[in-house]
Amino acid sequence: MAEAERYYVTTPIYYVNDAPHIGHAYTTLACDALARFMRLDGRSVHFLTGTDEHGQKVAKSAAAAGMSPKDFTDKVSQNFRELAKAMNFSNDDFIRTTEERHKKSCQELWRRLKERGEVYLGSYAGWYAVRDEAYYGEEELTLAPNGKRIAPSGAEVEWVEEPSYFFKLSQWGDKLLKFYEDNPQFLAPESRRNEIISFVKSGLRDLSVSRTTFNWGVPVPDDPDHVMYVWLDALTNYITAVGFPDDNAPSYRKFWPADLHMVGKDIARFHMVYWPAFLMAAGLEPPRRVFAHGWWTNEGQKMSKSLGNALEPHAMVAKYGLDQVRYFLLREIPFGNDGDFSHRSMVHRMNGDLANDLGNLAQRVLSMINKNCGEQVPQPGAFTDADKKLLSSAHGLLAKVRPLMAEQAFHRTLEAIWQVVGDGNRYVDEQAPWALKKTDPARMATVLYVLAETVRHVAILVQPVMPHSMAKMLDQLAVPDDARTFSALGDGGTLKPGTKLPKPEGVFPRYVDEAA
RNA sequence: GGCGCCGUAGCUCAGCGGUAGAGCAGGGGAAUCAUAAUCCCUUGGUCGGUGGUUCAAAUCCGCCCGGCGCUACCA
Repeated sequence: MAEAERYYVTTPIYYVNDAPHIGHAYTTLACDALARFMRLDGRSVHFLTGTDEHGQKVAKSAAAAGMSPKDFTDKVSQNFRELAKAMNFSNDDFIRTTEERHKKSCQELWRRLKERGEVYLGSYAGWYAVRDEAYYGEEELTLAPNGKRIAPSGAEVEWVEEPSYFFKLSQWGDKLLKFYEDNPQFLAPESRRNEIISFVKSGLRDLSVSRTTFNWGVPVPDDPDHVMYVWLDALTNYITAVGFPDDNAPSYRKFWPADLHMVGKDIARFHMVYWPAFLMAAGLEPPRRVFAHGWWTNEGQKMSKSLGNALEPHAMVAKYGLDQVRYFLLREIPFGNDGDFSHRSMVHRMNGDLANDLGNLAQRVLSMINKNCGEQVPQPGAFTDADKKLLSSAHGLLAKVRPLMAEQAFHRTLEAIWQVVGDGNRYVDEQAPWALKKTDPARMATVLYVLAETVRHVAILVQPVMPHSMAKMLDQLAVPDDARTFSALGDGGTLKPGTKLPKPEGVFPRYVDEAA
């Protein structure tokens, strides 16, 4: 009781070589909304993001730029910090795999695996594409006219044979299946479940976890010819960030196992199969849940380098507004599914849900208060059944939304809140405070008070998704900074009649397309 | 090929044994506090096809058609 319940949520670490696009922003946004929600709900939160900076491709890009890998990654990892800033992400830490703390952590994890006999030295042979940094199976290759073998990606491959350490993944199939069975919440969303389970059931092969063909990575302890291969290195960041290898560190004891690893569906397997296997093999606890979300398309088209149609977060924010973009991404599609971004649907959401429904509700209420109640919170009289009904729907929101957020159902959370926004608009029309103004000013004051309370609830609950806009809305209700958490919901922080209110200003402008 | 998912109103989806729902879009009306925003009413579907189980099927089973995902060491 004494200590707040903790919540540890992570994004994947992003590959520094990539230019940040909407996919990165989307993953981190989902985590940000969760982190903010949990903080407002009184939990002690650790929200981690960062960059993955090792690997052959990075070394090559650095060389091409005439820089050392270290200088190069210092520079490009900045892109992701800037993205976080531009999107108003509230991460508590930003980890880089080139940091000393991470090297120590990886090496200790390695030692534990080695000690337990989970890692052994063998050799790896196969068709390797340098450009892709990947091995391909014989059957995937095609023969080019010049006799070279070509990977599906179009990259040239060569036969490579190298010594490599292997992780005994083959021993972990049954234990993973049992783990999935005992922890049904671990694999999410449901649609990924079958895929992962059938993958594991089909039989696991040992996993090559070291490389000797390049050296830009974490050196394998006691065998400096090897560096650890991508996934072992990358995944370990999640424990590094909370203090591993010091398992007794207060932060480690507090935050591990993580409550949630948020990932894109392309890297589901690494997080849902390899990572829990690595951890269990090292005698550590697996995370509690991994959620693999879907991808966005742009106006119905898959985003690709060749089409040059990647959605660029900075440009979207500049065009539509930050909170509008945040809202759209979390409201438009059932979280977990793929979704399509289009100008049309974006404008539809920002004008319909934000400007017309919520923005206008706040504006009509605040402006009536401003004009008719002496620019201060009105003094309510006794509540009627209609008043109580609206208030109770606002008061009941948190209980409704908590379980939805616990399963990352952002769209349903917002839908539930907007239900109350709709109730509010209906109530205004039914009560017609503009008519009461002449016939029963005291009743008008009560109606406007009930509405202001409703707006207060909505604004507090929407903060995780649209922090700036809701701060503005709460400012206009003169809600003190210390009364904006979920503990102020219900009767915990009711508006005080007589409180001076500032002049209202629209929070969500309508988007109007320029006439052609 | 194997395993799995999906196909419900124009669009996005919910319903998953008791003879169809929501939001948006479309049509009509009311109101005028408000960012010409809001509110009410309303058109619209033989629930992909087909055979079966059942007193009763979008809802369970078989087959067919259509779409999609996974099938390992690229993030």
